[in-house]
Amino acid sequence: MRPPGPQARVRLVDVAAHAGVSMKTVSNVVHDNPHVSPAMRARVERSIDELGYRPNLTARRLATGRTGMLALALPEMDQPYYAELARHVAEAAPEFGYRVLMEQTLLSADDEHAAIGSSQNGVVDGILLHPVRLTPEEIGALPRDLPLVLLGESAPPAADHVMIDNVAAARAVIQHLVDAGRRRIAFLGTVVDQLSDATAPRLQGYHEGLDDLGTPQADRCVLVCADYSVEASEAALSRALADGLQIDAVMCREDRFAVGALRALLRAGRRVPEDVAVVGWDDTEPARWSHPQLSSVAPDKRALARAALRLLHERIMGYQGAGRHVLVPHRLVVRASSQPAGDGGDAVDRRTSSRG
Amino acid sequence: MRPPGPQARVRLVDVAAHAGVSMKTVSNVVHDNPHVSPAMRARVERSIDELGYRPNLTARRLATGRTGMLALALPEMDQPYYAELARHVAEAAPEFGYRVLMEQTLLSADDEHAAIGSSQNGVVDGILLHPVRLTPEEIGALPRDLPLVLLGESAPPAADHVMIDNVAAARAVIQHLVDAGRRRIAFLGTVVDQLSDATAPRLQGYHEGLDDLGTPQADRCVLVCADYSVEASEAALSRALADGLQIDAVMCREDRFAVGALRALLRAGRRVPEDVAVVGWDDTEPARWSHPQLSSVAPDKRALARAALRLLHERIMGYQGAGRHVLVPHRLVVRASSQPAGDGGDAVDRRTSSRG
DNA sequence: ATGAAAGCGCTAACAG
DNA sequence: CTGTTAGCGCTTTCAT
Repeated sequence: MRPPGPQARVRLVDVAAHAGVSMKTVSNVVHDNPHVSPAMRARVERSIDELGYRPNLTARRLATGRTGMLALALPEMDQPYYAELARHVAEAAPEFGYRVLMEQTLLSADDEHAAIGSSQNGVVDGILLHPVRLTPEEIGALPRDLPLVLLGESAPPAADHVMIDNVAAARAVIQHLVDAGRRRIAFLGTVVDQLSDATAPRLQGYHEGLDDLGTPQADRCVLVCADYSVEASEAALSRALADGLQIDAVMCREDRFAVGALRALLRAGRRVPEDVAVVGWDDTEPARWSHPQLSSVAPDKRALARAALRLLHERIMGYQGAGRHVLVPHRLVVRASSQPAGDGGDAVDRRTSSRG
Repeated sequence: MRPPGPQARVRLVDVAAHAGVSMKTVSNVVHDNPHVSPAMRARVERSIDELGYRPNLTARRLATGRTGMLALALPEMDQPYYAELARHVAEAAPEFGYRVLMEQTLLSADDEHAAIGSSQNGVVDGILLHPVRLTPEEIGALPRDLPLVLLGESAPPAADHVMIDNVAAARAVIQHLVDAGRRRIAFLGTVVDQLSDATAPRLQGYHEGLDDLGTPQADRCVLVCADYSVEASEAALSRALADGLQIDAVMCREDRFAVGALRALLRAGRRVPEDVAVVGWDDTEPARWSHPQLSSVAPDKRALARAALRLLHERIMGYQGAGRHVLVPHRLVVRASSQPAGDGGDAVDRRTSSRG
């Protein structure tokens, strides 16, 4: 079995011959260029229809040097946060005139490099990358004319970059919990084999928020997870509770960890939110599948996708200026898991805003 | 701002000049062809490195007629089932020599047509499509030389197609529930604005399973949801319970509906699994975030992805035979939500198998 | 307003 | 084993 020979596809020149005009005229019609008489246009369009002509995009690309595609390089497509981000990018990309090539990097430095490579051999016009292995130094060493926009927290100053204000969001979580009467708030969690990720600023916001309130170090607790799974999170909190940890709230690095926290608390016989409040991060849809439903920090993923696309489009169009760092809005969505005890009300949005 | 002029990129011919050899030799080196002396190879590779040459894939495509890409057209990237499928396809595609272009069709017939179109203008070599709006008739009317493989239930005999045996899986669910002592099992649910989807065979399996057991129609119940959301599912079951529906098990069309069922049962004061068992479908990861954790029909998504890629690759390589319909394995993963009352054991896999 | 022809960068058939 | 050359299908000056 071998690839079939080139299909006898209808080409531009065939349409031209059929319509009795030049290639240029057909091209003009295809591109809706002006300077084509209505009669001519009608004639050419009839030929196009009769012959079933479809322009060959590869040839067009070779001629124009643009592919109309961009790569979206994400660590794991099936993680709800990335899946939701992918949806928004896929939804908005056509508005900027692009198709989206998915590159899954699977937490591998090689795959992240490969994704960048595909942007360098003309497969795509630019790349949206959420790095977890590449360091800011490695990224900074990339050729500066490579159209690249970074998502996530790990970015050198020279590169374009979109994120939410993690520190502010973390502080808002603390404020919310304290307003709800919580006093001993744990952070769940940092991870042993730390990737370059968003934990640091969130933890920083946790401490800053507690600093403002004069909470002593003794009333703080940072729990470490073995990896980024629900199970690791559950294990970390379960162990701490078994060791006698006294808390009335858990602020989590991401929704998955919050789900683990719910499980650990359930097993330990603590009620949520009566005994312990839980807040997640990312506001992924499945986090609302839990019981009680999770409060969570909600990045405006739609805004994130559009901001990233805008920056990338500008780079592709030739913008060569300094790295731009855009903050998109976020909110804290309060649901049952962090209601004040006795308050069974519906979800309330606490806007904590910020725009960069 | 306008697109930058063509970058002064290093071309094959530049490498040839630099190395003092012909283009053909450079090409041979790039493609690891034999018939190149080691000395020659070394010299050319040095030039490639020094000049930083990267082959222009667009040009290669125009010359070879192959793009090395295929489209994965899925309704909604952020639905866990599709996100997980996308991950497996993205993971396996490189083994077949392809990159994956994501096409999100958003439950729109136009977008499904557009995805097929991109396969016809040379953007990709073939397409993996999960249709929900296109009818088997429309798909059957497509040119037969279009490399296309369908996912999901909606497929004309002429097209290649991969799925699990939904009827058998549904029967296995019934068998499991009956084995666990359940007698009044509801099906949740069909949907008002039915897409061409997998509900029909699952419902068929539900009835066949109950037929085998001699369960009278009076002890069956098919609940209708307003749409494919958790909320609609919860509403449908809540309403039925309020109307006095007596059941001890719910078999759900998909995990989302099962999550809605858990909520409805909780609100109605029924315990899961003690009073009512719940089984979902698709075994998506977030379904395990619920409490109790969901039992679910688990299609072998990895096998699904690979089978689909294999069929598509064969089509791209020129296979022109009749439509092939491949069944991939599935299992029923039993977790807490459908344990016999009093049995708190861990998850158990019931293999129900089948391979096509 | 329309036509002719020169590329875009690579591949592959054919010579040598 | 290596070099030459004619395309792949479209875009795009530059004449007309």
